[in-house]
Amino acid sequence: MPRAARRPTIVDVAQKAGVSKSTVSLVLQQSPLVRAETRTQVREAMADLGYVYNRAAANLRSANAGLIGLVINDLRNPFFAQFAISLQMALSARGYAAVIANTDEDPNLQAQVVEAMIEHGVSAVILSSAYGGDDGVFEALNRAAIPTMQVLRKMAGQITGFPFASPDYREGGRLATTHLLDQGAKKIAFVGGLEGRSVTEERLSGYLSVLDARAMEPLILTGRSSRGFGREMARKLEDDYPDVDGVLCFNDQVALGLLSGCAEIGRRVGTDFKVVGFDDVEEAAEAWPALTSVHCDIAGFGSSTAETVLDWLENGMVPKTETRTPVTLIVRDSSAGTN
Amino acid sequence: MPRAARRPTIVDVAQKAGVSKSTVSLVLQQSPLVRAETRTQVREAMADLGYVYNRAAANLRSANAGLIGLVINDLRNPFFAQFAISLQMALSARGYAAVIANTDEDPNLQAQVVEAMIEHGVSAVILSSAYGGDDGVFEALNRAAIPTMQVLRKMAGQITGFPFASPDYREGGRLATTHLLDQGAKKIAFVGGLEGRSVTEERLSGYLSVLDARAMEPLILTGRSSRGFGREMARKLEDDYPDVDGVLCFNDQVALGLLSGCAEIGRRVGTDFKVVGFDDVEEAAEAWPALTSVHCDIAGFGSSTAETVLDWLENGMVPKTETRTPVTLIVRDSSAGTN
DNA sequence: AAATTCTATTAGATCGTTCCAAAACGAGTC
DNA sequence: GACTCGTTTTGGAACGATCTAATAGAATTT
Repeated sequence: MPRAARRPTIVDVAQKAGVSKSTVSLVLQQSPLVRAETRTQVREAMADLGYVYNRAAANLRSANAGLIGLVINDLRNPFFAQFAISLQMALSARGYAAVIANTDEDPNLQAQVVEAMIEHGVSAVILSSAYGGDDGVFEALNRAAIPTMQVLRKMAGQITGFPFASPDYREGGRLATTHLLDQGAKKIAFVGGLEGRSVTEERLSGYLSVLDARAMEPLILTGRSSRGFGREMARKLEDDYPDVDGVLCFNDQVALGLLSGCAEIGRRVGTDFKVVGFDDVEEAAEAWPALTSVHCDIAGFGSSTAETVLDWLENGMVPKTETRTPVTLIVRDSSAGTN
Repeated sequence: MPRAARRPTIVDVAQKAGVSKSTVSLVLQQSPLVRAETRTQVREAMADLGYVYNRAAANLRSANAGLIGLVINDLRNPFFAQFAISLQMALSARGYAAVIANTDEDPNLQAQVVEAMIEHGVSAVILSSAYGGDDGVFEALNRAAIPTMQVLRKMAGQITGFPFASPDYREGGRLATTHLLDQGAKKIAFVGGLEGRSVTEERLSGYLSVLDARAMEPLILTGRSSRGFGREMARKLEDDYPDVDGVLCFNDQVALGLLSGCAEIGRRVGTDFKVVGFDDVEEAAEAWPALTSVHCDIAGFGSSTAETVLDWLENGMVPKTETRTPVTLIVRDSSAGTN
């Protein structure tokens, strides 16, 4: 009986093309050493046999597995999802595959998936870390000598000097607050976000710096960063803080929740009560009223992160310790409604 | 000078534990052949040396790489994203890692990423295919003898008999339409979705079967499946089809767009004009008014898909040719507003 | 005491690549 | 004809695990 057809190997290709396996290997690596004529012969043999490269074997001998690990604290959040997707696609375009894992903000799960990635021989890891937990993950990555890039969130205990990159949240907070003032807001609140986390603190610090400069009193209503929280705050603001006429939300989830909360209680947004979000998720433009938001170009950030990491791997270009990418404010009806 | 510390291998572990490398290998594979005492010795040696398993090496010899490929046509869509995430986490829980790729509905990109996954030696592929393109992807997977599961979307030209699974869209269409009738709707429209695609056709067919049974005239307004399309349709329905008092939307994106469109033109939703969505994305519950939607339990579907595939791999349990998982209707204010 | 069974361990081949050092080749130079 | 030289090509040793068949030792049966 016919045994299952074995996958062809470079030896089979070599035989068919009438060269040695070493030559085939050189062709695979696009080495300039091979004569053009030989190269095409080998390529034809590959096509004829339906040869597929076996990366596991290659990886055993050489370092580069062509696999990049991507660890994200909350992939359900469209902001992170968008980042992950554009990063993955950029990697793909340069011939790398991405192992992606969601940690759901759980440091133990994070330790586990990073361990798995190291086992799989990823060439680099891009990490938007869960808060909490020890530095075990960083130590493991360090021990395995795996280039690691921290993104979006800066960890407090970060002992190892892994490079970090994120959009310039602080500047975003400044832009948004300044805009609200320019639109005539007299009392501006900051709503949402979990206290003590780098992202919240940075956005908040931009907000505070602007108010400080004008000697205005801040109003900080941190808590969660969900749509539901935003919705709750709509009522709370109307009831407890009627003088607030401008709101900078921690992110678009909160802002969108706030918008629907306002719709619910019949409060008009855009003129007497202005709302600005953060992240500019796709939905912001389509909300009603359309949401003004700090655009972080997270898709661009994702692909540039991919480039940075691959340049590190392939060309030894070590990234800067800290990179902040520029943000812009997209003004829409929620803060500049037609009067 | 001290050369970079080489990663310890099973040989190092064996030496330290005073056994042969074969024994260490058996321990790694949790073989019951090893004496308990020996096992703990080996485990200790591993811990001492900081040994990490090298899957590339293992994969070279044995088949199972512990890697599963996940190919999704549109990861930006929260429905698919949710699916991918829960699938990945279920895989993770069973010790597998996921290589995830977004194809952006591009058949060529899809062919490319599947090729890359085969190179990486994935043990199985889960595919929500892009429409269009030839069957090359299926042929490649077939040739490489990689167990492949099609999900969520059924391809027309599917030559190879790969198993398929999705929520029971047709039943969902029936449930939603019946509910609208029960709520007193007299004229029900189906809005959104791209014609000719399996998902649209199935949802539509559930809708049509219910109307047919009562000899009612359908009104089908297919087009796109975006929020923007839903918003456009709010105006169109009011202007051109004023008698329509119930709408079944292709998905929640369309429904949510329709809701904001209605908010914009000041049309009340929930009593005289009832709207039902499809997919029950997280946001549906938090929209205003809260959106009635067909709940597909996509998270549950993701993890059960993971289980199915791993049972196939590990225990040889070949999945059924076609599986449809049950759906339920979640009734909220958009179709049952308090009068 | 020899033969049999069972348990626990092991040596050595093997997987499909890459890498190194060496070799083959042709062309030009002495 | 022997030599250097640059360009191509090649054999064979890695890489780090798994797998098969063999083996040593203890327990049981004959």
